[in-house]
Amino acid sequence: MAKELTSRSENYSQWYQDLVIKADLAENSAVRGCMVIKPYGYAIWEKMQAELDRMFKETGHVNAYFPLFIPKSFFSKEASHVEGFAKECAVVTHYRLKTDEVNGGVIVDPDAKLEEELIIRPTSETIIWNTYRNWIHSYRDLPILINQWANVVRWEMRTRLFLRTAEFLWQEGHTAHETMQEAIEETEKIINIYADFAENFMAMPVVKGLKSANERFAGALETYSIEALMQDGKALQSGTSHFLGQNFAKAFDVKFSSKEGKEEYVWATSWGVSTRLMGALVMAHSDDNGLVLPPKLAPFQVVIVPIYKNEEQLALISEKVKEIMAKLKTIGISVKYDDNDNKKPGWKFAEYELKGVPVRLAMGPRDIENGTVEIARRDNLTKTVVALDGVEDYIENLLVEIQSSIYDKAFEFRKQNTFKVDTYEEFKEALKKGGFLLAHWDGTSETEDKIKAETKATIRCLPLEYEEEAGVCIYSGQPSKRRVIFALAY
RNA sequence: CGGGGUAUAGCGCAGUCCGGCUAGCGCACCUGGUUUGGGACCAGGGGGUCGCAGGUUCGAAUCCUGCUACCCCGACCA
Repeated sequence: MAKELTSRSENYSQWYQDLVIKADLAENSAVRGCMVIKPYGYAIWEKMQAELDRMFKETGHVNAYFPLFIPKSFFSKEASHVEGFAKECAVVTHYRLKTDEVNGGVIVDPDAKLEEELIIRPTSETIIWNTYRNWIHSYRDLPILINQWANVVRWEMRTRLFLRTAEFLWQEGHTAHETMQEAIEETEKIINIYADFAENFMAMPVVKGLKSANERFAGALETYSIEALMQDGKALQSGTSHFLGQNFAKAFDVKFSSKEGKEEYVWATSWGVSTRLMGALVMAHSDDNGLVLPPKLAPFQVVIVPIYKNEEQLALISEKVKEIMAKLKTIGISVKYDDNDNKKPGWKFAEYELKGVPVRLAMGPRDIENGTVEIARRDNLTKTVVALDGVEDYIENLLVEIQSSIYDKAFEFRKQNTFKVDTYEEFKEALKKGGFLLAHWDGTSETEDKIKAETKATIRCLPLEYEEEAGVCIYSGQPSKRRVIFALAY
């Protein structure tokens, strides 16, 4: 980690990127704006994937895979969708290279120009709805509840590891329904799954809400999102679920015969979370010693470091360690034994703190003599010496305790950084400190645009849970029935 | 695309203003030894077209011209 940068410092973004690189999660690739996810980082992503995949399947979804390339013409079919994505598409124009006889090297073969350019998917609505047209004819074909795990490309101007990369990994769900009601229920079901995952696995409190018209997904009638607060006071949109109405069905002519024998357009939803969640996880919990991973997502939950002066001591320790490891494994706790002789214990302690391993055991000659082991927890950096007897139960409880304690800390942070503001002056003042600002808004895009232009703050969402409260818009003074969340956002 | 900055060993940097022996430091790496309860120490060693191209000069990392790449701050976005 950079020496002078801390988790709350001015240049938080620099600190964050340093941390991601030093903790061995990812690095910038040779391709502008893309990243290499390293094995340790990928292991966290795999954990996230596994849990989300399970949650989707438990709610009746199935996985499938659609093409990476989308014919350009597909994009022009849904007007607002094109507008939303046109500015950031990578386009394939040729299919062949040839050697450059003049200057050496290779050049694009001008004779290999494609008839129709292919867009590298920035999202898959278009190609999927083009496919659904052939799959759906009757109400008996519905619903279709499909998810795909894939990579997408959005040519962003400015990138940040995990938070905004030109290529990223995600899952995107695309469902088709008979009725509007059913589609809306699906949209809400998914946002609840996302919130559940964020809070119970990532230990990151989120606010579920509706996006304002300005912030809505290109082509959606309604966008639900989960919003989390990062340690520098900025908001991070961490997952979205869209009610698409009949927009894509109409654009791609997807109709079905209803029970009544009438021809009707299909109702749609789409939803996704991405490797951005990795960024959220890092930013939500890390401290100046490095990552703090919630036990449920840590690639390994426990690391054991032996401390020894000679081979005999190491042999004694290793024997005890093997017993502990066996016990931990039978109760489903993942554990790594680091008996690498090339690094000293102090180095290992620092290294695993940087990597956010929730629990660290240290065992040395003293412990062998006393029948004990030293247990250090990553979240609050405390150390305790406990008896070997029953240590697996102790650790099992400790992991549960750490998981909830990390959540509580993040929740408390959000609570301390959520403010009600009633005037525009208060609003601007509060914005300097960051956090979620609860304010009245007149509901118009004009007001939202002006506030954004003047302060850079945007409406993060209209929380699903709120109290009715008469008030006046902080900007226009027009009446308002409820508060919405404003914040500076990533 | 605007504003600012950087480019010298795998990584982080000094040297550039004011040109001068064989381009230096820390970390990492290799060898040997001593170490091991919070990022060990000693000794020795390897590794460089100084971003690229051209120019000035007896002599260029250093001065001049052009180019390229990357980073930060904005605009845009999950």
